[in-house]
Amino acid sequence: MTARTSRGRRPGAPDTRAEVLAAARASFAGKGFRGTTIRAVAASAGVDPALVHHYFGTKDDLFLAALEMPVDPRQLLVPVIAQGSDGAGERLVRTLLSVWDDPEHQVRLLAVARSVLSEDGATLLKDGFIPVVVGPALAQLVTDRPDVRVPLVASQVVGLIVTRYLIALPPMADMPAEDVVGRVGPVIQHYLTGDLP
Amino acid sequence: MTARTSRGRRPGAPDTRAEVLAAARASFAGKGFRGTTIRAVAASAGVDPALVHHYFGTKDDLFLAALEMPVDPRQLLVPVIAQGSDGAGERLVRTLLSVWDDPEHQVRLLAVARSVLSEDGATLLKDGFIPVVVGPALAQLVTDRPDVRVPLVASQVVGLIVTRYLIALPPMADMPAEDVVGRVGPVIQHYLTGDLP
DNA sequence: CGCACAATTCAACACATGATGAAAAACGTC
DNA sequence: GACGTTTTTCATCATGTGTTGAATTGTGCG
Repeated sequence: MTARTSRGRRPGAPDTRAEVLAAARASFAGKGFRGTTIRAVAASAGVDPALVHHYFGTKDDLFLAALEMPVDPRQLLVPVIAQGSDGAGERLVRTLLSVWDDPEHQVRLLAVARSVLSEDGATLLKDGFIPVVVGPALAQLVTDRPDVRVPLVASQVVGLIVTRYLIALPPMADMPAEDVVGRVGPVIQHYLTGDLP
Repeated sequence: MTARTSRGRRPGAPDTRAEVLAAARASFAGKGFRGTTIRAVAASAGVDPALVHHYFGTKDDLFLAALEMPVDPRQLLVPVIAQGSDGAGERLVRTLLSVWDDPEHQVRLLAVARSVLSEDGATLLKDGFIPVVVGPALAQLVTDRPDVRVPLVASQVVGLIVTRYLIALPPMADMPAEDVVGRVGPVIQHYLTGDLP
């Protein structure tokens, strides 16, 4: 939309760097890492591709820069765990939604989610995030058999994220957060503390 | 692995076409559509890239060919529905697993799943598959508010597929099918017929 | 055998992509 | 106002991709 021709520095003090970063976030969130091209990001920011490289070196660097200010999931889980097992399912879903529904976080989380799901970055989730970061925390909420319960929780959480945010399945995507909490929370609670065969 | 040099037709009667197709299936299943290159498929089949095009025209055609012999989900759901709402959750999970655990089906289903999740093919799931194909069928099992219950079922099913097959999360991936049925089935049943706020 | 046909590879094109280095234009400072 | 610095574009390269057409070798049929 921006017709830019002349070479050299632009007049005024436009924060082009921030625009590039925003464009990159949007593209990574929508199309994942492979689906994002430096040229498309540049075009969407109304800028020459070389400028993208000038500000953020390589494409990997740009990806990392787009993910800055991440959420520390362990930090978030602290209050969920502190109140014990009772109602932990609902608290967990509420906490999850509070960060995923925040647009600022959402673009970053979508970017990493897309890339984790599509490419071989699945290892990151499988060998890193779930067992190392989130597993031990959840294990504190669980009565027994954490090795079975934690992945069951993961399956419902992943399904929620995929349907509500990644593919934005209509009734799932625009359901008020508290409705989701009331409907999915009990299932999580069941996986955490209910009877399992 | 196969050192092939000489030009022209190979001696014997090797079914090269089938090998190419198998390589394509594996690659589409593992890396999705974008992540799959004709050259890689050809190399994996020990064959020149041009041969891939010779047998299956364009890359899109190859993708379609790799997906041949699909499962008709409506067909599969018939017996699940016929027996009524009681125990439908477990039957649904069992049916789902029976097709996804079959290696023959799995490569094809993984290919389409990967591509649906990564690229903008999400529309296919969102506007086509879930509301048109699977939604009306499930609606027959549901006591009330199908517009809420069907997507909830979808969220748990998607989560199951992603964790068990796409990222192969260890305890989820190698859990015996009947264990999954016993653990996830009741949750599906709850989404179908249980109390919802 | 001779000959049509199928199977297979080679060489190459056109294009998109990530990346680089040099040049031009505005800014800030003395 | 001169000058170094920052911001921006241009031109270009190397590489990987999908795709095509010609060339080569084996098979099967008369």
